[in-house]
Parts: sequence; structure tokens; C-alpha cells
Amino acid sequence: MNKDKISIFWFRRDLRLQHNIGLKAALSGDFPVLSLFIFDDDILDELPEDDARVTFIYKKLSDLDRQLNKHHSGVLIKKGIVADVWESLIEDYNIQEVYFNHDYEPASIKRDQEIKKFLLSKNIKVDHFKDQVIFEKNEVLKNDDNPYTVYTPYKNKWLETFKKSELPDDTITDKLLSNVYAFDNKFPALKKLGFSKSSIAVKPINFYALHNYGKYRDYPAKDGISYLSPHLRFGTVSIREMVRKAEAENEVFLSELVWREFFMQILYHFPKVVTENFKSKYDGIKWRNNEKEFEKWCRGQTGYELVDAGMRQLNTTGYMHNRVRMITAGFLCKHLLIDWRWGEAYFAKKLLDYELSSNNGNWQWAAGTGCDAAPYFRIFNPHLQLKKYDEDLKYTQKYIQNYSANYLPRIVEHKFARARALESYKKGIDN
DNA sequence: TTTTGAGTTGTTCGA
DNA sequence: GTCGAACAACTCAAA
Repeated sequence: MNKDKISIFWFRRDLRLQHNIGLKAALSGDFPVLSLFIFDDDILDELPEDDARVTFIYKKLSDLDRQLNKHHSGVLIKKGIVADVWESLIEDYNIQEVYFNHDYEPASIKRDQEIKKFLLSKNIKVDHFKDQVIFEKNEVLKNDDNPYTVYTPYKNKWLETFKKSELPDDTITDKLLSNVYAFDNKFPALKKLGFSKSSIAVKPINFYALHNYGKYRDYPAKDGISYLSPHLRFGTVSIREMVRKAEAENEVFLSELVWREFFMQILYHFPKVVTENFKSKYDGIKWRNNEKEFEKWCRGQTGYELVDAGMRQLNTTGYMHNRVRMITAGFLCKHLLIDWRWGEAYFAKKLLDYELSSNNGNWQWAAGTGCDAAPYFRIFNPHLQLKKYDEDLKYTQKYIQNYSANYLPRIVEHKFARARALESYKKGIDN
């Protein structure tokens, strides 16, 4: 065992050295800080070898490692079952304190509780912090102390609370950063972790998009996309930095960031949504769940322009425009009557910005089964949506190669599918 | 406790 | 072409 007394900062979904609350606390503590990241086998085992998210995480970690090299330190990379990794870490190092930032997904909460219990049993101090949201857990509640389930009143309360509070000073100076633990790090190759580099890459944030966000956000071909979501997902940007910008520049954008926290607190307070309808009155819907149709939807071969272009954008780039997400999701649930959980799982596999709370919340919204969801009789007309939002077919042609007027036959006729959906939902509710 | 007002993102129909 | 109502009533949040 190495005898140096150290503390550990455990990086998870906060892959940055700046504006990082937990890291700042660690660096302000009594011991030099060893930076740690664990590739969790429980998650990784489900992923393809060239997963784009793993590629991105790896790239960001190697950036962090390089930055820390300047201070003669680095990011210690481990891979395995998280509990086992911690078991071996306490054998290898003289750990005095462990710091990390909160994660709110049910599985993460359980993992963190277990690790905390284990560390405390070894007389290691554990400190954890709110970092990835402005308000967490019970910080925004109704006046009767119950959680909100409707967005608008939640947003109003969020804004009210925000105005009354101050953001913490999360600046990390170079001097503070020099409190890292100096060691000779051997940063592993991606291949050694069992992965290979994906051809799909995360784009940098387009801050310019904030200016015209409200005006352009519905048009998938317009250059008004922020590409922010994967960065918020992995914490390569701080939510506080983005909220400050949004507050100064664009109210619509700020409300999108509030949506993120709305769904996070829904998942936190109602973890059953992971597997069940938020509104159980929809439990009786008989999904058709036709596997061949699902396959066509996944591949972008439904014959509907925006559905297919959207799915192909997802498959080839890991992104999908917000409006197109609504259209593709609505189409799967309503036109094809396929269980939203199938679509949710497919998006989870492909999206660079995949996050349980937002993905689940928005899928349930599209299916009509969620909190504050679209009413079930609101069924997008793919022809009309195309005319409204991609009239010149710029987006369509970008993702459907050789698109022409005699494009693929439609998987189902809109008018027929609409009537079928209305009938199935109605029956499902009555039963 | 009761009442009141409102609810992300739409579509269709008929005047 | 434009506009308002219907869709279908229900639930939530706050007064």
C-alpha cells in the first residue's frame, strides 16, 4: 500500500476541472486529491464495442488527464464492478476522504449508497454534492410539500426559487488545482478497456444558437441547434454556466433547462416511471408490437419523410432534432401502436445525449402515458409536420440519400392509423 | 373543503 | 384561405 494520505475525487458525469462543485470541495480539503474514473462493467457490458458515448467519455478523460499532467498528476482509470474497484482501491491507497457529485438515477443512488456505506465502514470520510442541477431532490416542491407533476407550475416555482437564491462560487483557480496528488499515471489505451473508437463524434456547443433559439428551434434544417445535450449529460459543461447564459440571453432556452430538471425530479420522486406508465389509467392499452414494423421504424424505412430522416440521423450521427424526436416517437406509439418502452430502449442505445429521466419523460409524453403528457387524441400528422417544418425537404434530403417523389411505400396510411390509435387508446382507458 | 383556472410542442372539421 | 370549436373530459395547483 502507498502510505501517502490522500483524498479521492470520483468523476462520473461531471467530466470537467472547471465549475465542478465536488472537485472544488476536494481540492479545498486537507489532503492531495487523486482523480478517479471507473468504467462500470454493469453498464459497459450492455454496450457495443465501438459505443460512441464510451468514445466521448474516453476522449474527455484523456483531455482531463493531460490537463492534470501539468500538475504532475492525472486521472486514474479503473474498470470493473464498482464495488470491487473500491475494495481494491482501499488496499492500494491510504484514502482519508472521498468526494463525488450527486447522481439521481435509481441505480446510481443505490450504487452510491452502497459505496458510501462501505467507505464509512472503513473509517473513510465521504462527502457528496449537488452539481449537475440547479435544484435537486426536495428543493422545488408544491406548497403542500409534495412534488410537482405538471411542468408550468414547477417552472414558475423553479424561477421564483432561483431568483431568491444565489449560485455557488464554483471557480477553481490554478492554485487550487495544484492540490492534486502528484503521481506517475499510466493512462490506458481505449483498446485496453475493451473498446474501439466510434466514427460518431460529439459536436462542440454552438453558443450562437441561444440567440435565435425560440425562433429556429422547430426547424430541423436550420442552423439553430445548440448541440448542448451530450455536454450536459456528461458534465463537460456546468449547468450553472449554461443557466447564467440562458438567463442573460434567452428565456425559451432557460425553460428548456428547467424541463431537464423537471424530468429529473419526476424520476427521483416517482422511480416507477422507469418501467411503468406514470398514469396507470393507460395500462390497459393493447400495443400491437409488430416486430417487423418496429424494425422498419428503427432503420428509418416507414415511408414517412420526417420519421425516416430522423431515425437515420439518429443511426448515423447519434443526434436527433427535438421536433423530429416528437414526430418519430409519436409515430411509433400512435401510428404503429408499439409500446413506448421499445422506442425508449432504442433511443437509449443510440442517443449521444441519452439520459434516463429526459428520455423516459419525453417518451411517456409522446405516448400520452406520462405526467403532463400530450392528450392521447393529439396525433401528429406526418404530412402536415413535413409541410410545416421541412417544406423545402432540406432536412429530409440530408439524411435520406437519393430521396425522390417515388420514395418507399408508406408503412401505414395516416388517416387509418389515426383512427386505429384513437380507438385503441379509448378502449385501453375504458378497460 | 371547495372552487377556479389552466394545462409544451396538434389536427380535423365545418362554417 | 381562415377561424373557432371539438377532440374528452380530467387532473393539478393554488386560492
